[in-house]
Amino acid sequence: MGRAPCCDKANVKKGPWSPEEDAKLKSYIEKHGTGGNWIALPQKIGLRRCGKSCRLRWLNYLRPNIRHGGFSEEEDNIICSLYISIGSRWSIIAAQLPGRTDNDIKNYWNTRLKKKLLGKQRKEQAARRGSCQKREIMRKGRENSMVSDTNNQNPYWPELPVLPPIPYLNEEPRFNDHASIRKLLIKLGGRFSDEDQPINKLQTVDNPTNLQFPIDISYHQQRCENAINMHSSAPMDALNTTVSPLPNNQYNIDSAGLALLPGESSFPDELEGILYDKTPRLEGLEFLYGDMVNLRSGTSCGESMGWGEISSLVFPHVASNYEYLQQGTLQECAFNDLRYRELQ
DNA sequence: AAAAACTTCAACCGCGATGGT
DNA sequence: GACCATCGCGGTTGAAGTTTT
Repeated sequence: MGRAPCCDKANVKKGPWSPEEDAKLKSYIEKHGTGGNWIALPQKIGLRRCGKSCRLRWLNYLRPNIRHGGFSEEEDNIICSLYISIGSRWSIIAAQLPGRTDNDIKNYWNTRLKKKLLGKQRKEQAARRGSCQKREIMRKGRENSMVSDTNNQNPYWPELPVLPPIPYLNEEPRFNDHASIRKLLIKLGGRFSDEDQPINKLQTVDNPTNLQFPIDISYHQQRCENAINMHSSAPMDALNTTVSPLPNNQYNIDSAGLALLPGESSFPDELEGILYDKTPRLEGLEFLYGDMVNLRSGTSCGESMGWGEISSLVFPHVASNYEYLQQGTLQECAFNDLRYRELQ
């Protein structure tokens, strides 16, 4: 048996909103507020709409100070940096961009930002191919002129190590490939403006909140590391071993004082497979996991990077601006802190 | 000029979380 | 603790608009 519908589907109008409906909804909410009950609201106004639809319409279009389109380079950078660290949690990302809605950002990401990034990726690939071809020509030239001395490497054109092929590189770019996007984003250090200027601090007329970005995640890093260090019987080093030292191959809720859920991720499966290796995560600190993969997953040193390395790569210009993180996430952190103290 | 292909984005859907009883 | 109603979120859809062939 399925879930009960939130409204009478047969008596509810769907599709685009008319100006009259907009006006009704807007004037009512401006006068009376939502009344804390979206489901009952359309009946009060006399709208043949689902409450959820009213809520969406208000939040995304009718409420004051909403901006549509015209995303700035700074906003692009913020979206990308946050996507790196927290994935597709659009509501949190939207909370960092005054006047933007999660739906708008989601659409913008899916339709433009991804393509913009992949356009850049294509450029880089082309450049790389170009330089490889150049190197190959030089190498052949050297071989012809240096046949007698095979051990003597040309100091000016050292042989580069052969890197394992990245699957998607040899194919037509896959525009829905979250993993490749994320890799590219990380490589770009969380910014991808055409000018490639480093972003230290965003202070614009249009940005009254004086956003600093990228966000400082060192605080969360320390918190998380402390939590694991202090509560787990396994030392940090052990967490980096290939075979998990933890019972049942999971972190234990009670031992860590942190709620841990196996197999969950804010990233899609394909991405999760790469980043998380299907290992559990700390609930409430999910935003760390994109970059904390190696803190706990068993990867070889060749594959893994420490927190500092990753955070410095992704967030090269750390700004202390913890308060801009979503309130809910902070509350979760605070709650976890509290639980930890209680357990001591 | 017309059809096909592609892009955009508003709106919908279903699920998990939350709060009240 | 179970149940129910509602909220809020992220993924998806499809109509409308735009570009390409």
